[in-house]
This record gives sequence, C-alpha cells and structure tokens, in this order.
Amino acid sequence: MENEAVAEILAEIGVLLEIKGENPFKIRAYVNAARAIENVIEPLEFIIRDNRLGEIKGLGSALQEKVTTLVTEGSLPYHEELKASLPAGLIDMLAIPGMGPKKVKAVYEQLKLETVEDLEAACQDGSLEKLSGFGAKTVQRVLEGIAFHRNFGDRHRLDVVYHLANEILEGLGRHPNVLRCDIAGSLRRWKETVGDLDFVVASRHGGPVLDWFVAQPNVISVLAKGDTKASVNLEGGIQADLRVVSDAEFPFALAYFTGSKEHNIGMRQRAIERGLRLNEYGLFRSKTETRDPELRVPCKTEFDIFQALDLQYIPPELREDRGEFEAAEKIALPSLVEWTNMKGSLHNHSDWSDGKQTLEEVAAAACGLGFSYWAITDHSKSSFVANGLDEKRLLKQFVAIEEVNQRYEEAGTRFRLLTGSEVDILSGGRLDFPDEFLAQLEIVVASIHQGFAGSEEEMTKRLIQAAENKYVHILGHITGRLLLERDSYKINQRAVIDACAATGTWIELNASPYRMDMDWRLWHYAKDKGVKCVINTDAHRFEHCSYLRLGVGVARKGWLTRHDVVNTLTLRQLRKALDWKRSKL
DNA sequence: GCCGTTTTCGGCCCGACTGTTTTCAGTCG
Repeated sequence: MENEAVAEILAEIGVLLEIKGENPFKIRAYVNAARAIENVIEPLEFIIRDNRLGEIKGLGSALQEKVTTLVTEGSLPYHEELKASLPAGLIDMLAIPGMGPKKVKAVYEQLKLETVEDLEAACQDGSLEKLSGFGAKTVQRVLEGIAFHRNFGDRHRLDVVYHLANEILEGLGRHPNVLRCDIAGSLRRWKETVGDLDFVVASRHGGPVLDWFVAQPNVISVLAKGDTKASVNLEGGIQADLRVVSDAEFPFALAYFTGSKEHNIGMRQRAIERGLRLNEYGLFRSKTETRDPELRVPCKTEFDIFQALDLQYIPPELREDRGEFEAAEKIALPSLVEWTNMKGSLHNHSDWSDGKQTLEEVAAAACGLGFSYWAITDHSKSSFVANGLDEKRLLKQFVAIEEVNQRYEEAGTRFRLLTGSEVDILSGGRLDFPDEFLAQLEIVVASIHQGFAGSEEEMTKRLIQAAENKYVHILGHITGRLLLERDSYKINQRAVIDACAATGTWIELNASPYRMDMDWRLWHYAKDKGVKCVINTDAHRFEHCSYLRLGVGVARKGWLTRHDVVNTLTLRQLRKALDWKRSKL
C-alpha cells in the first residue's frame, strides 16, 4: 500500500474516533501520524524493510505496528472494526457546518440518526430541536448547511476563486478604514483546491470594514458577524471570512490565518521553546500573556516573526509542516520558481484538434503575454472525440506552423511556435505514432486518455513504457485526475517517477486548474531523484494561458526552483535540452 | 497514542463566535 493511502486510513481512524468521543489527544496522535506519513518522501515499504519506521516523528510503538500491518497486509483489522461499528453516513454528517463530533454523536446515540437524510428529516419533524444542546437556530443552520452542501461541494478550483478573491482584496484595499490587507488561508498557500477565502485587514475602525464586507453584492448569506470577524457565503457556494486586527497585530494575524494548522502548531511550539507565546495578535515575551502590546516582540512583517523564531522566511506555499522548519533552520529553503521565470508552455492545443483558436491566434496570444515559445501539441489520431491528428494532418500542421514562425521572424520577433503532439499512450502501452514519426516532432508529450480501468500494475507499466521511449520528452498529466470530479486511475506514481529519472524523461505539472497533475506532494520525491518538471497550460483556448500562473503557484508548493522547471529555459537552451534524451538513449 | 535539557507521568496550540446556557460547551479555523 502506498504512503498516501496509509495516511488516508490513519486520518479516517481519527475521524471515527472523534465521533466515538475518544480522548482528543489520541485522536490527534492519529491525525499527526497521518500527516507525518504524508510527508515521508520515501516509500514506506522500504522504510519498514530497513526497520526505520521509528525514525518518523509521531509514530510510537502502537502506530508503527498498525502502519506495518497496513503496508504489508493492505488493510488493518482495527480500522475495519471501527468502520463496522459506526454507520458510514456519520462521516458525511460531520461535513455539515455546525455539526461537530459531539453533535453527531448526540444525534446518533439519542435519535438513532445514521445519515444526512435522517438528520434532515429530524430537523423537519421537530425531533432535533427537542434534543438537549440543540435549538431552533441550530436546526435552521443545519438545514441550510445540508442544502448548501447538496448544491455546492465544499472545495473549489483555483480558477474559480483566484479572481473572486483578488476582486474582494482590491475592494478592501480601497476602503478608507483599511491600512493593510491580504489574502490568507489555503489560497495564499496555493493549495490545488480551496475550501474558503480568508482575508485579513489592519484597521483602527473595523466596524465599517466588516459592514462593507457583509454588504458585498455577491454575498448570499451572513454566517457570523462580530466586532472583529465576519463570515459570509458568496454566490457559487464559496465561504469567505474576514478578520480585522490592529496594524501592529497584522503580520501575526496574517501568518496565523495563512496556516496551515500544522505549520502554526510548529510555530507556536518554537515560540514556547524560546519562552515566548505566539497567537494571532503577536509574539509575546511571556508564557501567559495573550494580548498586552507592551510585551509584544515588535514585528512589522512576517519576515520579522520568522527571524524572531530563528528561522529563514518561509514562503506561504511551503507552510505545510512538510520539512520547512528543518530547512529554514539551516537557511536551506529553496529559492522558489517565479511566475516571471516562465518562457512558454510545452503542451497546448489549437483548433486543429479540440482547441478553440487558430495557430495564428494562439501565437498572437502567447507572444502578446511575453512568452518566447509555445508548443502546439494537438491530440493524436486515437483521440477521435478530440479530433486527433493522424500523420498526414500533422505533417500539414508543420507547414502551417512554419508559416506562422516565418511571419514572426520577418517581423524581427523572437517568438516561435514549436511542433509537437500530445500522443496517446494506448492500452497496451504502445504509442499512437511510430518512433520514426515521433522523431520528426520537436516536442512529444505522452498521455493516457483511454483505458482508465486497468490495474495499478498495467497503468504504471503503460506510463513507464512511454517514458522508456527515447522520443518522448514529457509524460502528461500522469494520474488523469480531474479535481473535485474524477479520481486518478490506479497508478504507482513513485515507480513512474523512478522510470523518468532513469530515462531522463520530464514530468508535466499540468496547470489546468481541473488537474494540477502531478500532485505537488510528489514533486519533492521527483526532485530528489533528479526528475525535471514542465509546467504546462494544456490550453484549449487563449484564456487558458493564464493557467501558467496558477501552475507556478502549485509548483512553488512542490518546493521547485527555476532550475527544476524546464520551461524557464530560453528557446536556445530548451532546444538543447530537448535533444539530450534522443542523443543519449 | 506520543513524547521527554521538567524523561516513564502528565502534559499535549489557542482564541472568536454562537447558541443555549444562567456560566459555558461546542464548533471552527
């Protein structure tokens, strides 16, 4: 069993224990263990083989035993028994705002409610309201929560929230009572999907700012509004929270609400070790004081907070408690890739297959955005639904691309379109074009678009076989996942990464907000193995050019630097890099 | 269930808001 699956099961045990009303610290031990395993770069299988499981912080003897069982047996009796002892619907109930573990436990034990549907019925027939600890308002809130959940998922793609959040931020910035403001939360950390939007504002008079916030035209309901914070639901089912603090408190509040929760715990612990106390209002020279400005260590920005805790500045993207503290102590954090480092995208479509724009339009858009090159990698012939190109049409496209490039050259512009294909990896692992033909393409991206139902072994083998082809430069969206819609097909990602390392094949970070594939959590492993990343838009229309910016955010989250990302190279350097694998294998 | 320069027990991050309370538990982030 792979690391991610083990982590998922431990986290689920934590949830189940929560509903059971177990000791909260025992629950945290499971959640912590899940986190710790998520952060382990090496496959657990090898760690167990070498008897090194005890080196993972957070795994004591009991959890080491359980993890070993999971990895070697593929399941854990303790987990199975726990699952069998509680209706599965209770976990769904926990997702409803206002329904925490205590309330879920209460409705299960006292009203025998087992599903969200049961809960809804109990709201309507009045039985929930009679339960001690519940009242009319709670019932109302639960009903709204159920409806909300039914209409919208609880997470949102980056393209949906990115502009919305920045519009609100601009509005806050213009408000006369706002001194400073910023986006916090998982959006600032560039998670691939975002649960809610968080804003932090510095102000001397927060009241009018909160009034402005809850009165925005796209606010559909106000969930809470006090003196310093407000929560609203926005159109589209997105929750947004605003927190108002003083200017002196601002950097602390920003750091606190940026999270992650696990990172914050690490920060607090560092403060405690130094005889200090850290919260959203400051870093205090006292073990008990929580708000006294006299005792606050003066910090104008987040930089100062990290410095006060003997750490290099940790960029928001890395604040996941995945090794950033150890690196920041040694001043060894990577200098993360910047959006402005990007020179182009190596996986894009045109109206020759299922894209919307002509070659000329694609070139104009990409060149207009300041890129140096843009590869046209339309689908290959087996993707008939996507109007894939056969050899004959692709040869025609070469000529058309050459014509466009001619015009740019005559105009004295350096911009170039590159020829290529997103060639299908067929069910047996064979590619959709023969090698002799692939050799004529400047860029070959190999991706799976069909036969998703294969076993993990088969799917992994298909990708490895593609990586072993000397003409394939890049493996495209290796898991095939569609965020919030479709899970990955079964695949051993580490084995694929190993094969790419052995063959000099690059792995795509598909920057479509529907994909963000390969996942940021695996880039550290890939980077350690020396595998390069290509951040590609997979653009099908010119608005998608902007995906590159979202992809860079996620790449930063994967600890990647400019040197880890191929398409930061100049066109000349890129051409050299493209020849490397073909000349070597 | 984990952990230890306060090490085998007794801690484990912390504050705002809400609702149902007559002083605080539960939830959330």
